[in-house]
Amino acid sequence: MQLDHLNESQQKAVLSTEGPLMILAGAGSGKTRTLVTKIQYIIEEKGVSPYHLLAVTFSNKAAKEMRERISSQSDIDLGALQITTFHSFCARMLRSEATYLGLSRNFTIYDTTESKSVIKNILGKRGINLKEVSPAQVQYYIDDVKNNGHYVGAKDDDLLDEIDKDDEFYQYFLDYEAELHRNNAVDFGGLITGVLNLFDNFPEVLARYQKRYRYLLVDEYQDTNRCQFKLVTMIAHVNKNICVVGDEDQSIYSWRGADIRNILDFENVYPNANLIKLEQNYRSSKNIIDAATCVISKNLQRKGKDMWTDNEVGDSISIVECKDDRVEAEFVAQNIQKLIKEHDVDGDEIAVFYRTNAQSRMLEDALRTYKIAYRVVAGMKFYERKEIKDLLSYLKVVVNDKDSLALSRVINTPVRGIGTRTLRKIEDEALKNDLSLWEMIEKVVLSPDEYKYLKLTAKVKAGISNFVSLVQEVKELQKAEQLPSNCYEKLLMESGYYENLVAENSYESKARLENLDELLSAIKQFEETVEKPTLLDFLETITLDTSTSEEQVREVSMMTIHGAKGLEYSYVFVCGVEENVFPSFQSTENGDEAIEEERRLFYVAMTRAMKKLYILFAQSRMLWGSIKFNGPSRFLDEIPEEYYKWLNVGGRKNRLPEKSFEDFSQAGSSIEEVGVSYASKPKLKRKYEVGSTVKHKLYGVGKVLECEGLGQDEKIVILFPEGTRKKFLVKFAPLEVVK
DNA sequence: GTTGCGCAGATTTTT
DNA sequence: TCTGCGCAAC
Repeated sequence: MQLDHLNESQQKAVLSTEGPLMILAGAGSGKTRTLVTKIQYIIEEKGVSPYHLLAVTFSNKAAKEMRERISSQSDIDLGALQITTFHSFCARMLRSEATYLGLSRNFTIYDTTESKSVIKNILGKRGINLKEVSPAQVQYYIDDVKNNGHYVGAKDDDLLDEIDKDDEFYQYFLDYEAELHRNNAVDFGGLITGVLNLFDNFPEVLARYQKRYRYLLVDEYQDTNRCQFKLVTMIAHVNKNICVVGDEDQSIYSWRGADIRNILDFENVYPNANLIKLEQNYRSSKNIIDAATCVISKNLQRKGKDMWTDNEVGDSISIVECKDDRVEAEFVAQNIQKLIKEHDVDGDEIAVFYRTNAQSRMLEDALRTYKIAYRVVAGMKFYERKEIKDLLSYLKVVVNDKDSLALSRVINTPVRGIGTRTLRKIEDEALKNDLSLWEMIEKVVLSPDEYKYLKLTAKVKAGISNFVSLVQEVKELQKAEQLPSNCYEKLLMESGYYENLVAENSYESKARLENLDELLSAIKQFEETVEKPTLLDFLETITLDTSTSEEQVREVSMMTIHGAKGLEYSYVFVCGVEENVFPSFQSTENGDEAIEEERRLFYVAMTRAMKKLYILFAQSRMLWGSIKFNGPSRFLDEIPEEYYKWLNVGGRKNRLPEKSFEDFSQAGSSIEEVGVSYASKPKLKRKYEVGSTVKHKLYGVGKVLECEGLGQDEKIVILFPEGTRKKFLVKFAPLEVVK
C-alpha cells in the first residue's frame, strides 16, 4: 500500500494499528488524510472486515467528510463501515436494544428546548416559581450529571460520592428522568448514558459489541465528555485497539461537557499507549502559524505541541481597528469585494467569523449592500420556528403517542376549545389511571359515558374526537408505510392548521405558510436520500443532524467560530475581537479555565486561514440595545508585533473612550490610517407612502397609516373605512395604489 | 377559554 | 433587539 503521500509521523500513525494510540493532530496537520488512510490500511492491508471497525466523531460534519473521502479514495463498502457521531451511534443502538431499558424503539429524542420545557413543567408541578429556580440552571445540572456518566440506578458509579442525592436539584433530575421515560423520550445526554446503562447492566449486550468492534477510532477526541469516554473504553476493553485523535488546543466544547482530562489523562488510563504528534502544518502561511502558536502557548492546560510549517512566510496579519461595528462590517464587505473583483478570488475561498450568531446581522447587511453572494452557516433556526415545531410535534405524536410534551403542544393547535384547564383536568385523570395522556384521550373518545364526571362540554368532546381520529388515521398511514410527506400533508390539511393560516391572511401567516412548504420540501428531500424513508428516521435526522446540505457554490461563508472548526479558507476575517465579546463576557468572570477555552477558540479561528488573516475589532459596538465600549481583546496583546500590520479605520484615536485603546494603538509597529467609504445604501424605495390610498383585494380601499421596513421587509398599516387597521407585508399582500 | 398586550428577562458557543 | 410570560379584557 502506498504511503508516500504521508509524512513520517503520519505514516507511523497509520501503521500503528494494534493497542491504544493517541494521535495529537495540530490544526491543518493532515489529520483526516491520515485517518482515512489508516482505515483503508486496516481494511485493505490487514484484511479486517469493515464490519469490525467503528469510527465515532463528535460532529456530523466530520463524519460526513470522512465518509466522503473514503468513498472517493477506495472501494470500501461504506454500508458495513460505521462512521457516525456518538449521538447517532447511541441512538441506533438504543433503538435496537430498547427493550432492555424498558423503552420502545420508537422513542423520541428531545432537543435542548424540549427538555427545558419538561423541566419547566416539573418545576411548575412542584409549585416552584420559575424565578426562584431557573430552569436553565436545572438543565445545566442535569446535563452535567449525565455528561459525567451518571444515570438513575447506576451501580458502579464513580460519581456517587460527588453527587448529593439529597440535593433538591437531584430530585428534579429524578423527576425529569421519570417524565422522559413516561414520554418514551430520551434527551441528548440520555442517548449516551442509556448505552452506558445498557453496557453496565447487560454484559451480554456489551460482549456482543466488544466482539464486533475490534478496531475503534475516536475522532475529535478533545470534544468527548466523560460519559463518552467511558463508553468507548468499555467497547475497547477486550481488544484494546483504540485510537483516539484530537487536539487539546482545539477543545472548545467544555461548556457542553467536553472534558480535557480525556486527553490529558489518556496515558494514565492506558499506560502502554502510543503517542504520536502530527505537528507539521500544511494549511497556513508561516506568519499565521507562528502567530497562532504564540497565542496558544499562553495556555497552561495543554500537552504541548510544536507546530511548524514549510509554507512560505506570507502576508502579514491585518489587525483592523474600527470606529464601530458598522465600520467593521463595511471594511469586511469592501475588502471582500476587492478580493473578488481585483484579485480574482472565488467567494468560497473567503470566510467571515464571529463569536456569536447575533453579530452576523450587521455583517450580512453590509455584504448585501455590496452585492456579495454569501451564505450564513447558521444553526437550526428553521426548526425553531413555531409553525415548524407545531407540525413536527404532530409527527412526533404519530410516531410516539407517549410523547405527551408534543401531544399537549398540538392538542389545541389550532384551537379546538381544549384550553389549559381542560388539559390539566385530563392530565390529572391520566395520572390517576396511570395512563399516558394519549391513552387517556383515546379512552375519553371511545367511552365518553365513563368519564361524564369530567364534565367536558360537547365542543371539547368534539374537538378531542376529531383530533384523535386524525392522529389515528395518520398512524394507520404510517403503518401502511406511506411516505412521510403524505402523513405530513394529511396532518397539515386536516388538522385545520393550513386553513387557519390561510384565513388569517396576514403577512405573518403567509411567511408561516411558506415555511411549512419548506418543511414539506425538507421531508421530500429526505425521502429521496434514504432507501426506506420513515417518519421516525426523519425526525431523528433533523434533531441529530443540524448541518444543512451545503452545496459548494461560490459564496462567501459566514459562521460562528464553533461552526468553523475543521474548515479552511484562503482568506479569513475574524470580527468583534474585543473584550467581553471575544473573550465573551461570561468567560471573563469564570476564571482562567474559561479564558483558556476562549483562547483555544481564537486559536481555532486563526488557524482556519491559509493565506491571509484579518482580525477586526470595533471601538464601540451596539450590544443588546445599547452602545458598549469594550477595549480590544486581550488576545491581540498576545500576537507579537512582527506578525501583523495595524490598520485604523474611521476612528479618531484621540477621542478614544478607553485608555487601553491608546496603549494599544501605540503598540502596533506601523499604524496605518485607512478610510472606509460608506456605501451609500442604495435606498430601496418604498412602494407605498403614508397617506396614499390603496386597494386591498379582500378588504377594499383604505388609507396608508404607517410604513416600515424596506424591500422584502416593507410593511404597511392600512386604515379601512370601517375603522379597522391591518398590517401587511407588502411582498405578499394583494395591494395596489389607487391614488 | 381566548386573545392581545406590555413588561421583564436574557442573549456563547450546539450534538 | 427579540422572546416568552403573565395578566387583563373580551
